[in-house]
Amino acid sequence: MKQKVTLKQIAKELDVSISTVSKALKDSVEISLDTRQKVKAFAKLYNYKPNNIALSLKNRKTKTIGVIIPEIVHHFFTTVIGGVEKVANEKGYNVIICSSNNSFDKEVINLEMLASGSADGFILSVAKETQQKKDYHHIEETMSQGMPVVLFDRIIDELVCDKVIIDDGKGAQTATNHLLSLGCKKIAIITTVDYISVGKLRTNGYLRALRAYDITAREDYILKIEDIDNCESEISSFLKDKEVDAIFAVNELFAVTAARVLHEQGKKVPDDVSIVGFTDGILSKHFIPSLTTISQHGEEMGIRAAKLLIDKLEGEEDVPEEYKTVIIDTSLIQRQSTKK
Amino acid sequence: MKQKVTLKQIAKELDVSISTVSKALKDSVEISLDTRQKVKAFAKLYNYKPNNIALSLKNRKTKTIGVIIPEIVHHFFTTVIGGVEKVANEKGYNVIICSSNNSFDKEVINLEMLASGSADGFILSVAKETQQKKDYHHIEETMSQGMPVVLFDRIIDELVCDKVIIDDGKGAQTATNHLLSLGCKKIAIITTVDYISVGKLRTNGYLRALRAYDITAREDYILKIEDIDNCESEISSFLKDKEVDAIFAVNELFAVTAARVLHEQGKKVPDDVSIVGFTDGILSKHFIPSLTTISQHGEEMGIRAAKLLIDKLEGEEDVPEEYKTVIIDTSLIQRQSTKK
DNA sequence: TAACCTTACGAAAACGTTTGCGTGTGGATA
DNA sequence: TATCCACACGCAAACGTTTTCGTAAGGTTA
Repeated sequence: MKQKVTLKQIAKELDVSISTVSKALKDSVEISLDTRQKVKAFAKLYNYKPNNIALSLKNRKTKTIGVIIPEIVHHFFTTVIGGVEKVANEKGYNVIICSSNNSFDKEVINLEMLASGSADGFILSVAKETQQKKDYHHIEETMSQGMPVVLFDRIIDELVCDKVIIDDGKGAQTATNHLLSLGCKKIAIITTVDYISVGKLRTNGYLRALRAYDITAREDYILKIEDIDNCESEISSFLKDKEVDAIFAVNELFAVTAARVLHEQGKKVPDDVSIVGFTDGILSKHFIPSLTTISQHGEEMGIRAAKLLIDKLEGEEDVPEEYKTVIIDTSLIQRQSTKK
Repeated sequence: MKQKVTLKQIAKELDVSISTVSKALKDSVEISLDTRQKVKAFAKLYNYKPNNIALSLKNRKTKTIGVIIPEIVHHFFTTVIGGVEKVANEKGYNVIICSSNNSFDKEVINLEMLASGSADGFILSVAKETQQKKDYHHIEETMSQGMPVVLFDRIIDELVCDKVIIDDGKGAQTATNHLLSLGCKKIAIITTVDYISVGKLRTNGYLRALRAYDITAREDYILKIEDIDNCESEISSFLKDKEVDAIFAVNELFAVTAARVLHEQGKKVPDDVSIVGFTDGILSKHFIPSLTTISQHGEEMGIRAAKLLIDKLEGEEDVPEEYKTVIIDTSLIQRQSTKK
């Protein structure tokens, strides 16, 4: 178990100074060709790799991007990460990922840990708990220390920074309009409680779409779910004996659960009830019937977020701060869960 | 945009030495109570946080675990990460995740990057390409530099290190046995090409189970898929006009795709054909009918892997090396895709 | 031969910590 | 008054780099 070899060791072995070794490896003209070759051969033999930690300390930058997401077991977020990695790798950045598990405390810990030396900037989607508590001091602090932050998807309006979002309201409107255009009249929505920003926005989009069609929204057609993991029973009793002809679900899980409940209640999708979901994940694609849904283009979000961040990281220091909010277009993916 | 505050700055402001500040913050008795309080108050005010990079350099350990997985958009792997994070957090370690995207080159790059300063040890499941190329020099090198590696799921037999696996063969046998015990006689298998270690092992388990039942395996009941992303057409023509009464699929995607194909071919699951999958992911749970499957207990794998790694990291230096292979039990989760 | 220029290398500082040890100050003791 | 001991603090090294600057040796020029 030989330890990693350092410049110092090479220098000692070759009986030259550390600086000579460093320069030789960088092909500096200061060093004679002879010495250069000798050093390089030796370094190769012993498989010398510069120590990143030392470099980071010296350069005061790490060339890595920290990504913090609410849950790692979530298809949408992983596609975003895919996008981030794509551009990060192109630009020579590494990506490290941490999950907050939707816990405020873990979000704070992870951010502080990464902020204290491991990453130059952050791409983050805040935890559910953080949105609920409305406590953003950790993010503000990170920014005030000069580390750029790009928020995506679950963003925070009050925070002044770059953001990448979709137009949740518009997406929801598109979804609802699609149902309306199919002739559906009794359209229910299964959504989250209001403190989840994207849930609320999508609910509003649904309401707007109905209004534009001169349909009065009905309270009993709106289900707001708090405990996502146990949504089945709630959805089941919500749908029980309800004469709806369409459902708009603000996420994939609600959509498939609704489909399953309907199936159990003996109703057919899309013949009796049409369903439109949100987020184009594996479930929507593989379900039978496959689900019509609103795609958020997660990868594109990741790409844009990474670009914004790297621009900030590599931008001039003294340029007046300017923050952008990029809005990614959603699109309706028509599949089998809505009738033609 | 005030910069991060360092010991040096605090020292300067308070007109004491750096060491005094450092000691004061650690409540050293060497420092007078008065000074300690003053320093701490100041540090708090300016929100001092020790620089991890500097600490890592000094201590020559980072207290972080590197996890490298083939794909991040994969439910099984994310559950493993969940397990790793659980024990890592308990023990004061951080977890950073990189994905190799099933690319050998990216695996090498990520490993080298993390190995050169960012992590103390690794938990890794190798890329498809790596299994194909049989080139493990990067992993061997990492280990020879004194950094422990724990392999999981897609492991490499030739490598001498800790491993956490399931008994893929046994799991497959259990799956097949279950079908046999239901009275199925014509059991097809949809599996991967042989160079994917787990695919091969599962195929072998299937064959063993048949043999134990004195059923001769039929070549035309075995489908080996190379291009996972386009499996639908292959599965479709494989199943076309085939009189099977059961299918064992070595992963979730194959299982649902088979179900979808059968559905299109007018066959009912489980009435006409029973299906057993492998990996208990979202798809299996939410599909209609929900899928009987072999659970790999990803979280448990992560937990065990993290424990093995941390044991090595915190163990005595001069203890003779000893490597364990932990085999996690799989279990059959009975759902609706196999008839009673 | 004195002055100068190249060439080839080394010393040292810096990044931010921690920590063993040295030391000045003041009070208590003999 | 000389000695000793706590006490409270500072110095400096170390971790592994990079890079600026200084400098010795040798050769060239006048």
